[in-house]
Amino acid sequence: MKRTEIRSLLERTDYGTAVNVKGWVRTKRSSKNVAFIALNDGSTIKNVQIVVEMNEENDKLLERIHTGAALSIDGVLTESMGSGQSVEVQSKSIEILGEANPDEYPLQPKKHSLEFLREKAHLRFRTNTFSAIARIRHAMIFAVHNFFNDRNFYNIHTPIITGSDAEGAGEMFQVTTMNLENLPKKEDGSIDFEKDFFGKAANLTVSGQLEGELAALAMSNIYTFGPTFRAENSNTSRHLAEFWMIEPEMAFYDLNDNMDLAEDLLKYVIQYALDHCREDLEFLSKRQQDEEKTKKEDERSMELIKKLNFVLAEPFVRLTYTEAIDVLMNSKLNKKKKFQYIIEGWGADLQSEHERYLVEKHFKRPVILTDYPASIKAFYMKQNEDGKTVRAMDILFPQIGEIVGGSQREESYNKLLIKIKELDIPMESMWWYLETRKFGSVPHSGFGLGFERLILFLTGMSNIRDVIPFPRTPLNLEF
RNA sequence: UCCCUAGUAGCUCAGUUGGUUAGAGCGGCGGACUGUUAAUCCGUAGGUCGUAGGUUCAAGUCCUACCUGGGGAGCCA
Repeated sequence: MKRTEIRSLLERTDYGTAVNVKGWVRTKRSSKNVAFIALNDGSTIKNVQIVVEMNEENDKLLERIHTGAALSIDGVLTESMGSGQSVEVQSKSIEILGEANPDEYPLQPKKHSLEFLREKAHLRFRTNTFSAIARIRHAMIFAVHNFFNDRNFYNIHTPIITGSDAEGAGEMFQVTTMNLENLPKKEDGSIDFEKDFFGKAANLTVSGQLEGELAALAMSNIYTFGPTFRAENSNTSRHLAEFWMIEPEMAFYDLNDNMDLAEDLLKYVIQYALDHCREDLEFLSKRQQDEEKTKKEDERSMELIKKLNFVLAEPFVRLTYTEAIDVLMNSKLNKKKKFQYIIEGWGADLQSEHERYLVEKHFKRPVILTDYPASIKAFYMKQNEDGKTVRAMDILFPQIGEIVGGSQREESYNKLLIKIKELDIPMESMWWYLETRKFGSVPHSGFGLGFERLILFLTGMSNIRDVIPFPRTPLNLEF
């Protein structure tokens, strides 16, 4: 008999039909006359209830069925007599596809801590929380591609291995085929990268932006959606060594166009989640509320779905760095020296506590900060006429902080060249980037959206290690 | 990398100012009972208290170092 996915099975009403379901046991409750098995196949957060009449044959089978076992069940679709579900399957025959020894299987039909499940990353897909996150993650990948495709953006695959070490976005992982036990050396004792696979030093990409710009300066609107690697020793709930980033790059866009696009994108994918991931979001919402029960009322998060709708309802607040400094300088927290880092004046780099104040306390909405001091931003950002700020924009979200970072790019060959020299960026790795400013240079803009940070926001999870199946962080490469 | 904090049964945790044989709930196992819903009830097994040193008559409890987790900070997405 052909297998029916639980997701579609639960929507059927053709009672009396013979069906086959396959999946993994979540719980088993047995008694003298009847046993109930909650079966899940990952197609939906809901389980299907299998009803097993007790007889000699089934008694023996049920002894071997525990949480985690894989079953194939032939049975009859039935209207449920119980109150927890409308449909169930009356079992006719059970095949045990794979047993799960209860002495060894670590997942129990109870709440496990996220920390514990992180150590069981190979099995955590089998929990409601992690399967819900995986389904939402999928939906968001799909939504991102949809959004750009609808707007005639072309998806570009930028390289994962790069010869450029000047992207400036962070420490890089080195890539080599050389024998690390016996590295080829030059006469002066330095490592001879000419003997390496590419004939030069290679790294994993920290951003596809520079290559994305090349494409945008021919194709107009492009985006990348790929893995990104940062070898920073970051130990926080918001950083990964390997993460996924969406980087659109648009010719003829100024900073305002850029902000409009970023805000549209975020609102589009949030709406998509509300439209397509309702059950998973409702589950995660309940999970979060249970988790925060012990917290004081004013420290609890806004209910998840309410929060998502709230972000959709209003335009993001847009203000310049200079205006933000004013707000912070005039804030009670700054005047009463309640910030750990007191804002002394213009030019200060904003700390997490300041960003959180702006987003969570002052404006109580997502905030887009623009026109930062040039000294605290990357070399490729367009310089303003004032000579001290650049056309940068950061989108700040509650709890998450910076979810998007972007800018209008410097299109002037001379200005860019001067900047590169100032910062001692090696010309031999930047010549191709500079040539785009030499030949048909135009105003253009782009940004990077951290995919996992987006998923954090959407799921209400608090640790980024729980929104990617196999997190890579310092000293963690088990799975 | 820095600051704070935690590590006790398979899981979640309690263990009082250092003082006899280290406890609970859940899970497992055995049984009872019931169209059950993380079922319920009764019984039962299970721990060299993260590791290594040290202080003390006596250490799960105090001290030091290390390992691992968590929270915060920096780097950023």
